[in-house]
Amino acid sequence: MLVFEAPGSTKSARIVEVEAYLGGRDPASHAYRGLTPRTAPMFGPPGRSYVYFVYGMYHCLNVVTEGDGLAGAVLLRGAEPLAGFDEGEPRALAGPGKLARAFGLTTKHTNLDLVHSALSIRDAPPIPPSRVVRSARIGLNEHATTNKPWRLCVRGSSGVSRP
DNA sequence: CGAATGATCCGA
DNA sequence: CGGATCATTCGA
Repeated sequence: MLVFEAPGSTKSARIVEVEAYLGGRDPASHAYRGLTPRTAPMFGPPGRSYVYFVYGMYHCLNVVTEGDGLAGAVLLRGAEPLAGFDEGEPRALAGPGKLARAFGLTTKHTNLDLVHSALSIRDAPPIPPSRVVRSARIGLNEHATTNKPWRLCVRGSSGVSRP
């Protein structure tokens, strides 16, 4: 589960949809064209955040995975609120932009240690493999992009952006 | 479908 | 510098 501790409140949500991106061999990855100031966290140690700004209005949160000179990250695309959300807020965080918005994440939250920071990822009760669906990744440029079935989501969850 | 909306990156 | 691009979302 994803946890964000802010002064006065702690929000948590169950992660139900993710996509994997690898640098180097994955043309869809931001790291594909090498290290830049924006993508630097993807080349850093694993267990940190990589938050980027897209389409002039949305932020997306990734978990850096590879480390040791390799670039890789997992995009968090959907979650179900667990605690800390009040009634005015959406009951499902279906889509990476919505998820980041719900937690108030901006590029200031990039490159944070997701084990020790206010923004953290913690264990949650396991999801039975029979409920995990694997598919192609969403929203990638159709042309020249080798899309891999690296999207995982929980079947039937309200936090999934697209069935 | 297409607009909104701005950071980022590449090529010149 | 200019402009193409973009791991999105919402509304017609």
